[in-house]
Amino acid sequence: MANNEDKDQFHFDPFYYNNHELNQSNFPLFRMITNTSSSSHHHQEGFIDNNTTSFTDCLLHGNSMDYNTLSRAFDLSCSSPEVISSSIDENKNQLPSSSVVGGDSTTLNSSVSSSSNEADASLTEEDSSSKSTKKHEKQPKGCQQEEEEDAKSKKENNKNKPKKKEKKPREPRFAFMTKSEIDHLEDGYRWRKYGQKAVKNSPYPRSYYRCTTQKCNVKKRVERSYQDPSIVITTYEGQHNHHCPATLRGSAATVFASSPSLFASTSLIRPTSFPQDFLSQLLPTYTTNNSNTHQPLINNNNHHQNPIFQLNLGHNPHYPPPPPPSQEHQEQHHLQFPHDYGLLQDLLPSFPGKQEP
DNA sequence: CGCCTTTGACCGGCGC
DNA sequence: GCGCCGGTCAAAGGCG
Repeated sequence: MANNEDKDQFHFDPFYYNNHELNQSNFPLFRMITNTSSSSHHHQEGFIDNNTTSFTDCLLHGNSMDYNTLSRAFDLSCSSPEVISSSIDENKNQLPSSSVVGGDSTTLNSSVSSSSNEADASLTEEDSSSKSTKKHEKQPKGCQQEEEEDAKSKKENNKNKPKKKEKKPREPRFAFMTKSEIDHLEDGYRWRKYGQKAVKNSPYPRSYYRCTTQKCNVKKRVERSYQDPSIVITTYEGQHNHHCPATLRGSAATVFASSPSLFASTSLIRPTSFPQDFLSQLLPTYTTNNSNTHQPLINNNNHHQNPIFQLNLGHNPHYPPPPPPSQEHQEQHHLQFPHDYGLLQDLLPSFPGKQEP
């Protein structure tokens, strides 16, 4: 599937990256940060290229680039959905220059994460409508009136639409990798598996999950890296329009619920705190608890108190990066925590460019 | 009984 | 136009 690979390179599919570039580091601006001392890891290379002048470097090394600069660099607007929408296509072209996560290149342990911006969340309705149309075509029986009417109008809409011109929009995607023995990491939300597919060039299947909450069309895909089966790649698509369900056991969200004080520092900025807020707080827990089996995912370093960086290129200023996998099995996980790049400064006081006083 | 997973079929996009 | 592939659907079955 060389063609798809080529295509994905430009679409910046994290899966592609994971599966094919893990050890190669030939993607100039998106590199895997690996743990050279990690016992079980074969990745011995992939540190940030010091010669690379990139967003990454700015993040990692705290170069003088402020948030606005970053925003401009990615042609982002944080206020206008229209701009967001339009910026997506533009950004698509820019994608290869736009994502990296990591910390200090000299001390960071295994961590990879990526984000993929493929569509505007505002187009979600259209997306789902086309799906429902398809659904109803397939299954004419048992449909409720509402839905039928819906389907009707949507069908007509589809008829009037030029099919080829308008590509099916996709939700912003957000991917990250974790080192875990379990595929489906508990993240506080309830998911229903709706499909599983074999992945080409990989012995491991890809699972498709959908948030079970009504009207929440967030999806996620979970697959293992075939290059390193211990790595689970989770890709979130869309944005939760609801709070984390309260039925959490031993999950990060539970920790959140039980220790709201953890949020005290960061939630000042974003009252609607998302898990990455407290993840940065929780990180030490994650990393120290599994010291027997794994190296810490991310080391603290001289530059950042908490060098968890995640770029979300979804271009949705309100797009909450997915909640992190919770740690029912935390001793087995190496976490890569997602962050909206636009939220980096908000979420992480230690984020370079927003120096904590 | 409700919720979930499994799994084969189907669909659309894309490259050739 | 054809075939490949990713993504989704939905029936069937399992489980608590």
